[in-house]
Amino acid sequence: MATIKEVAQRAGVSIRTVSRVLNEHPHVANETRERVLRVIEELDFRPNAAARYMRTGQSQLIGFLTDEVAQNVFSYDLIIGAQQAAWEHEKLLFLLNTGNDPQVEIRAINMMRDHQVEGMIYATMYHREIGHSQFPEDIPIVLVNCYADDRSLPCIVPDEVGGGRLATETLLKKGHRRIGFVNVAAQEPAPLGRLEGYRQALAHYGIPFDEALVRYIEEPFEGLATSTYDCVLSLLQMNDPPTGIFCFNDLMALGAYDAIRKSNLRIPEDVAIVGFDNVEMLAAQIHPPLTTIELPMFEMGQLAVRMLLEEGAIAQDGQFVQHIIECPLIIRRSV
Amino acid sequence: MATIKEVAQRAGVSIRTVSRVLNEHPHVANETRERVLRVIEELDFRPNAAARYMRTGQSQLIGFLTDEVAQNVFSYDLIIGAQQAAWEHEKLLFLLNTGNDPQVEIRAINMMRDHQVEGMIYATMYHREIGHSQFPEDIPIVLVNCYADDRSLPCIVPDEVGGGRLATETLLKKGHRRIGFVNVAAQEPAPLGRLEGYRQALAHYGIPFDEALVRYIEEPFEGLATSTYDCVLSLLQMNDPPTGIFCFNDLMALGAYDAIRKSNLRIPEDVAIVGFDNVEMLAAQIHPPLTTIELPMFEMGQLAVRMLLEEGAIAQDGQFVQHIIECPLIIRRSV
DNA sequence: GCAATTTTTGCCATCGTTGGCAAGGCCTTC
DNA sequence: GAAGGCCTTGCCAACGATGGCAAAAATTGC
Repeated sequence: MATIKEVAQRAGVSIRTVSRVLNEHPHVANETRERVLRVIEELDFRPNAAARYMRTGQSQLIGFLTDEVAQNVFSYDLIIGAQQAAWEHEKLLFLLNTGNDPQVEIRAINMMRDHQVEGMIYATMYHREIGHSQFPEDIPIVLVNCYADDRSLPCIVPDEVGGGRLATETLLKKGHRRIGFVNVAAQEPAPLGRLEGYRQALAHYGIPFDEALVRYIEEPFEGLATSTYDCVLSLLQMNDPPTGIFCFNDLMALGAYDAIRKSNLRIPEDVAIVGFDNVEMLAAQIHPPLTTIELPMFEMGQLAVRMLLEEGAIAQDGQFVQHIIECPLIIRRSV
Repeated sequence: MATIKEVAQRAGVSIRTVSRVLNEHPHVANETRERVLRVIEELDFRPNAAARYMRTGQSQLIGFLTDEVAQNVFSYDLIIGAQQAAWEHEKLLFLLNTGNDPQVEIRAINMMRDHQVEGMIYATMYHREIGHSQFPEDIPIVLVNCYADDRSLPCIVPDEVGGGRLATETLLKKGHRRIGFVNVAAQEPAPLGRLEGYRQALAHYGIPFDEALVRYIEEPFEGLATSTYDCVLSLLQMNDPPTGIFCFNDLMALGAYDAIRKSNLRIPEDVAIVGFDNVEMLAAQIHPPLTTIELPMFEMGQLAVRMLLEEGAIAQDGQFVQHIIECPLIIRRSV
């Protein structure tokens, strides 16, 4: 590829002048500028980003680390959201999946440092706590879907409690008073928070919390829909069965659908269902389409990059920012 | 961050010696090497990749362009496959989604050129033909899931015909003789190829091709499952209805499931179903789990990077390589 | 017409690294 | 003890761009 030197020679000016044209400095004669621009076009010249970085110290690069792939559909939205925001800032995004291997993670972070990224985003597939010590101190970091054990890093997490509350309220507003919650058993922010939201919504409507209506699916998550199927079946066989069920996620709602159909009940006439995640491929396609709470991954990805580049990831008072993102209700036809 | 100069000063040697240690040159006294390594550790020094590129011309960077996000689950596997292969070669991957906008595409390619990528991968979400002129000639390119209109670029595409044949054979082997095919209407490699595979399999078993058993869903794909639902319902209401149905993709198989259940038939006892894509979230979770043909996106992503870096993307005889990837059968319980 | 000012341009150092070349030191070997 | 060889090390020039500074050219004011 052509270099600035070749452009200068061909245009009959000095390298410095070409540089001035490139960077839109004032004090370049119109005629000269046009000649240089013509040569740039002719040679299809593009300034070398690495060389430019050498002088300016700006790499225009951002690193995006994810912990694991899993079967996670919304993770893709997260990445694309970040990528799009990076694009808007004319930055390029490195993608690196560590597979949750600490060794890989260390090397990955080092590689990003080698390439002088201006900031890094570390995203986990599930909302969880992580160690903070693994990150270099000289590079801005934003965590997504996770938070540092000592809260020393800025982060973006979904509002699990609000989402759980919204899901439950959606059922309550439709008149349901016996509401089941099929949760997962892990002691983590998502199941814990959504349960808390479920309780808050019930309390707000003056309905006593009934242990028997809350069920926990054990990991591993293989056959998650099937486990939920069994679970919902037993829920429907209670003396006083629920008429509305809040499922921890959309995949589990799929299992609930099967159980309800098996019981010869209709959705939403006999039993209403609310899911969580808004995995379009699932929620919008099953019959009837699933009303669910959206995990706004695209927006979280966008916000992560914007925090890095615009806000500097640090709040005014020196405190690290914790963005808690609202999870909106997506109304379809299962309620 | 520390530079090689600071390391040299602190270790009391010249920069050149530190460089030799970094690059594992011979002819460095053990004692010196150890002293240098100690200082490198102390200062947490890492060589600057941009500066290194300046001398060596090796950027260790690969660009990955995708055309659109869509609701495409397997696209993620493609990206992660490429990322993993890049990692194995100690390269970093730029991810850029163009949203199928030609203007964005041009700028994206330029940005990658600016950053001196050693090669680029261009992946489309659907198997299709693309123009070749948009790509720079001085950078190796590998196409994934698409091919250049003049076949001038190396590419990796799934074996649609083989997949269609395998799907149909799977039903034939189970004794089914009336086999429906719910296809999509587009004139593109995937529907065309899979139909060809369907015909080949029937022909191989000496079964005449029956127009009436092949249906076409029109785009747009919104409510794809629902359209398929109607379509399968009409298929089952024929005088001589099919006992096995091959669906163009897993999402459509979901609609087929609903139609079959609605008709009070059982899967697979009354009607067997084969899908395509192997979207785990769907295929493994619905009831009964779906037998399907896998689109091996992860492998295709890996292969793309390997072609770029290992094979140089050009075949021995100067012809460009076209890798046609076999799509394996994933046996579950719907057949 | 000349000084003062402004515009336009070019020279050179620099960013952090690697590679060519050469020099100095030490060890063989006869 | 001298010559030749290898081991070890350092100096300097590059890579492609930008920025400071100053020189050259053009413009202005009186």
